[in-house]
Amino acid sequence: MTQAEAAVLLREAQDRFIASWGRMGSAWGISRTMAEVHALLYVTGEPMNTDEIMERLAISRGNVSMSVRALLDWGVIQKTHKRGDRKDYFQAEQDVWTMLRAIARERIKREVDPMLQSLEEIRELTPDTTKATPEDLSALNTRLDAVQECFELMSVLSHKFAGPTQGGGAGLKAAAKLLAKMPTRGDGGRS
Amino acid sequence: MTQAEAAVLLREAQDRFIASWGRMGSAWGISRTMAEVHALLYVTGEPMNTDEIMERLAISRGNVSMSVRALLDWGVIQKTHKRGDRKDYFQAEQDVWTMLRAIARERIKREVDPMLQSLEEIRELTPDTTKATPEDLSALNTRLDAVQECFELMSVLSHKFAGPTQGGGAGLKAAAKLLAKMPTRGDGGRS
DNA sequence: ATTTCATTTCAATCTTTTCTGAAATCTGCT
DNA sequence: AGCAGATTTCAGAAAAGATTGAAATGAAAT
Repeated sequence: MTQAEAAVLLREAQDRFIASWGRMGSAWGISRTMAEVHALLYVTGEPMNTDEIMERLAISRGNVSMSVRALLDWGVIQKTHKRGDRKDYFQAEQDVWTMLRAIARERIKREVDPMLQSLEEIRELTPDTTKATPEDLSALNTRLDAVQECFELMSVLSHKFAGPTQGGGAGLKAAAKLLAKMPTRGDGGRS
Repeated sequence: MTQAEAAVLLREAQDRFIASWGRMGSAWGISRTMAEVHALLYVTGEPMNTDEIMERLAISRGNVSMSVRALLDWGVIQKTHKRGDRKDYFQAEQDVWTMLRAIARERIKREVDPMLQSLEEIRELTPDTTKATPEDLSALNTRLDAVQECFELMSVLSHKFAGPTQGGGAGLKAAAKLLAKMPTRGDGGRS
């Protein structure tokens, strides 16, 4: 395989990965472009500057600026610099599990926690302390409680396994592998 | 508390829950309306027909039809009937964990599995069997492998804990609770 | 077979989200 | 301070996605 052939293949493979990652991102409520920028930085592994990203993904300067800002907020890329170059360079976190932890942490913070807060506010509307609570209201509370319990569990899990501290941080991968081996009623442990 | 007061409260609490659920759904790439229909059916617990849903959420007949169809596909609501009534009625799964399992299963099937397939196709593009593989290509393969390993683990977990069979089905809640109690390096088990 | 009511489909429309590009702002250098 | 990039911002444009409503299809009753 010549150098030139390898370069074409590399580019093709990267582009496909970027496209897949972008598609997946948009299915999960992340803008396609933001996911593509992330994929590009992850898959090349190299620090890249704004102009390089613009050119490679054929998007505008403003779009790169906003996407990169969001990725920094999510904590999945870092800003770096090169000697004698005034441009900012961006580099993706290279460990997949660290990356997933960051994503899980952010999503819980932005979506589960606000939902929990709403649930609490709703519960305040419909006190079940009074014995006289009508049937429908208490049935509502039962359902709300079930949802709340479940979301609280998620929030606890995310803090435990995806917390920003290095302490329990490594746990996500370990926990996943543990679960994969955990016996279930269905297969009697033969997985 | 009078009947009338209770009815107002009930309605208010339901509306708030519906709004929250809708907001959360749209953050996760599900249409807001579809999530609201689901929330309505869950929170009331009652089977409802198309006209009732239309009226309560102030949406069109066509929209209800499409949302309900999607929810049936996801497996989070069921179609039922009432004697002497030609209309279809819809009822939400009432167990939160069963509901979550259905959602997890569907999302893995629709988003993780296709990603895995893409990854395999990309790997076929860039064989690393030849010793002569240039540096960049083998670095790419290392990254692709890491992502693939991670997504495969997710897929396995989803089949194990969210599978459609009743066998291991109950496992999701149990697994989550187990994890919540699992000691981590961070807290030495004091959670 | 026909009528009646219910459901589905889909082109047109409306809404929301995303993207662009140029002006404004910032940053480090001389 | 003044200059030369580099970055951010944001109003308007474009694209994507959701919704409607009415016609087509389906399904039970007569």
